[in-house]
Amino acid sequence: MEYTIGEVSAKFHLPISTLRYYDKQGLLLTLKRDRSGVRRFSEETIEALRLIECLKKSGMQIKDIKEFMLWCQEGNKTISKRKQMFFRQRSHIQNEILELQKALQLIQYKCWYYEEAEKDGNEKRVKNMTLYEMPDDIKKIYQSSH
Amino acid sequence: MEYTIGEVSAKFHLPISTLRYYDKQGLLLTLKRDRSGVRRFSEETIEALRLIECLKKSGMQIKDIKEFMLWCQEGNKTISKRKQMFFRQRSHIQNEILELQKALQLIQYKCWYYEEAEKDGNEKRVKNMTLYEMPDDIKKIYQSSH
DNA sequence: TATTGACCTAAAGTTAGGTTCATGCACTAT
DNA sequence: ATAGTGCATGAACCTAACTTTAGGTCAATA
Repeated sequence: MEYTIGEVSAKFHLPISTLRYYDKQGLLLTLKRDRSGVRRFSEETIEALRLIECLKKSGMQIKDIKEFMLWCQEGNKTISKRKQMFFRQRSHIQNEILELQKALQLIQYKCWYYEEAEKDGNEKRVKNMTLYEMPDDIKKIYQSSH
Repeated sequence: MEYTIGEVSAKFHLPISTLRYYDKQGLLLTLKRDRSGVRRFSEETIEALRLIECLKKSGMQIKDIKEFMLWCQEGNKTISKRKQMFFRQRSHIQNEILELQKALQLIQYKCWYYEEAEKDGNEKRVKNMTLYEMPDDIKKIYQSSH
């Protein structure tokens, strides 16, 4: 099964311009063209695209994804590099999730806080509380100092 | 307790230039200066900064954080807006976490895959598997089509 | 045959979120 | 007094990741 750029754009909810941009940046090394230069996306290229989406989500930059795609072409001698890359990326994403969960706690507190405030029609702020008030246990979790 | 910009920079691991940038963008509405124009960060402003960090992490843009900071100044009449904002941001961050967990599954599979490949010294790719091979159950989880 | 729609390109433009630069002021230590 | 340190400013610069623009090809349809 092969797809045109328009079909892939619809399938992945990615603008056509983005797909062309990825191609130009060297992310789609397996992408073929027909005799008149029109891009034909194979299963393999679709698969690559899925992986690209995942790596982007995990915070990887285009230039590093490109490097990985080159390694894939180079065969067995780059296996260890590729492994290391995925291990790094795993740590990275796991840490991201933890950070988001910390942020979520503060946001959840604020959701509760404003729900109360809305019920009461005002923020009855406790003495010594600041305008951007948050309780100490949340402050502790969400520390930017060290 | 009050802090200079340098102290806050150290405390939050943020460059001084970034703090000045936030101030310029109108994120630090409670920030005061001394007679010679030097910024003095109060507890309240530090608190604001913690909240800013959290909102940034949750994917909010500077201009929207600015809007929120203005609402905080405006008092009770903006409570409902602020509540809605945090509810939106909560959904957003919860969804982000889910997406990251999906990406993590693929990355974890790849970690396993390359660990095997490294042991064997090569990728013994299954028939009909592509260069960017991933098993169907992972593909299913990590769908970009709908 | 003419038009339409989907594709192509290179190059310029855009946006967010900073960072760097050149210059100057105020305080402290030598 | 002078040198150093930390602060201030506006303006220019930077980077990543796209997006837009202007112009062109090509195959199928009215």
